[in-house]
Amino acid sequence: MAKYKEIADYLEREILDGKFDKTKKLPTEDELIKHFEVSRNTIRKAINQLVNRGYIYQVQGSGMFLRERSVTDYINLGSLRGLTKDLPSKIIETKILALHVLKADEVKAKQLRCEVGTDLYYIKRLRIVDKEPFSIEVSYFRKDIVPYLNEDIATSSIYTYIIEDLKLSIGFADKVINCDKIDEESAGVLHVNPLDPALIIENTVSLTNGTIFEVSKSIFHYQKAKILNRINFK
Amino acid sequence: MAKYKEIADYLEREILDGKFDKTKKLPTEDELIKHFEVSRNTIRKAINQLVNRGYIYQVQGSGMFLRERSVTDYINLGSLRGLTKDLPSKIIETKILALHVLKADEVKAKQLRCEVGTDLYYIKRLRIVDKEPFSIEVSYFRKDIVPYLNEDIATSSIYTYIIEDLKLSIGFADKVINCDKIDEESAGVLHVNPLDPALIIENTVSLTNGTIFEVSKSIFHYQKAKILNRINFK
DNA sequence: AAGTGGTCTAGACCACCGT
DNA sequence: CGGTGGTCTAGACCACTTC
Repeated sequence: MAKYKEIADYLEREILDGKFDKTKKLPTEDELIKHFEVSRNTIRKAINQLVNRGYIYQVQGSGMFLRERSVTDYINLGSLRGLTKDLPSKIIETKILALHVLKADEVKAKQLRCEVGTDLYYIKRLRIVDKEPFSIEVSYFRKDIVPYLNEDIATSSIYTYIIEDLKLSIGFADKVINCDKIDEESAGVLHVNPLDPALIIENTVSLTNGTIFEVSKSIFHYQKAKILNRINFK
Repeated sequence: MAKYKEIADYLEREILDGKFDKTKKLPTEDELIKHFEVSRNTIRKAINQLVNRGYIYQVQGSGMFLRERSVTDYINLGSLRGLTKDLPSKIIETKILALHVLKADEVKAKQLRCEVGTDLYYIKRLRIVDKEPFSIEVSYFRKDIVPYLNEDIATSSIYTYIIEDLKLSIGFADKVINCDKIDEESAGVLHVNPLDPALIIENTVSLTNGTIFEVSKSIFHYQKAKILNRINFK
């Protein structure tokens, strides 16, 4: 891994461990340069990661400060980490409702920018948080890119498998968020009343080379799910 | 303005004007370096802005490519641009439902990290898109930071005023998204039925020095509003 | 092998904050 | 004024894609 990423991950760990909580201030760039023995650019790239991840903000002439930590448990839009890391204080369970291979119809082919008839993994999962139904996730993966999936993988973390075992590198994603009245079937699964609200995220994920390999749709329990997005301007 | 930002804005304009639509590919770094007569780092910083704004992606060894343009009109989470720029094909109108100064109570003081009793501008606005009610926005601004506001400013763009006239620089924001059954009053204003869903964004905005100067809550028409978030991993 | 983006270094000068 | 972050340059070498 690149130096700047290692430094960023190291500092992220320290931030999460509360190392800078007393002062709410990070060491200066010069101090970090000396500590890690790298050039200023490398330190600044590492810091940039932390800024983009929403941990800190920089004030010219003054220093680098911790952003307020969000106390409640939120779904983090900008990470690949998954529910387990987003909701660390909760018990997360996953139940596979369906997992099989099917052929892309016209709609899916268009969404995935692939040919009609391409093999896709179809996966439907129920996510359970603290023993209560939390969300329903329906995903389609291109089988030519993700050649094998099973219940074990889908129960733990598909993304960990894709990144660490298949060595694929994920580049970017489009997320569309909206809300609507829930459909009857989902209402039953999530234990809400028909026509209650549902928070919906539609997700299109690409590899670094631009190939779309997954589209998914998640339906969240409207009282249990909150999404947090931390934004930087500059 | 910094060189890299000027270059980024210039290239953004070219992208939006469709200059690279045929090839879906940007010039190489070397070409940009020669064209703008700057160092490689400066070009790379400019390009990084475009990546973060969701316009392009980079492929090592290959080049820089346009991301698919989203056809439909979405609210862009990661920008300060406001509805007018997010929904360029629509007619946007704003109706001021309330605008006055009040004192921060305990709840607002805590949200804004200020003293109880601090003067705040309270603004309630109805946003109308293509002649139909779209969202209700309730905002609180710290009056010691935004000392003056009126109906004209609140009708056009508060952020343009804050940035260009007050010369304040906005640093970062926390956005919490959820959905819920709409309250009765808002249902009437947005022309939906009571207990219909509502998409809600709560927003906490800070200056570059970390001071929170605004908190707001927007309630969107559940059938009309879709939020788009473009994410990069790396 | 040539082309193109990714990482890293070393050094200079500027802009802003706080004392 | 000293400390700290922001911008910019010039150059080197690496990693991946494409042919």
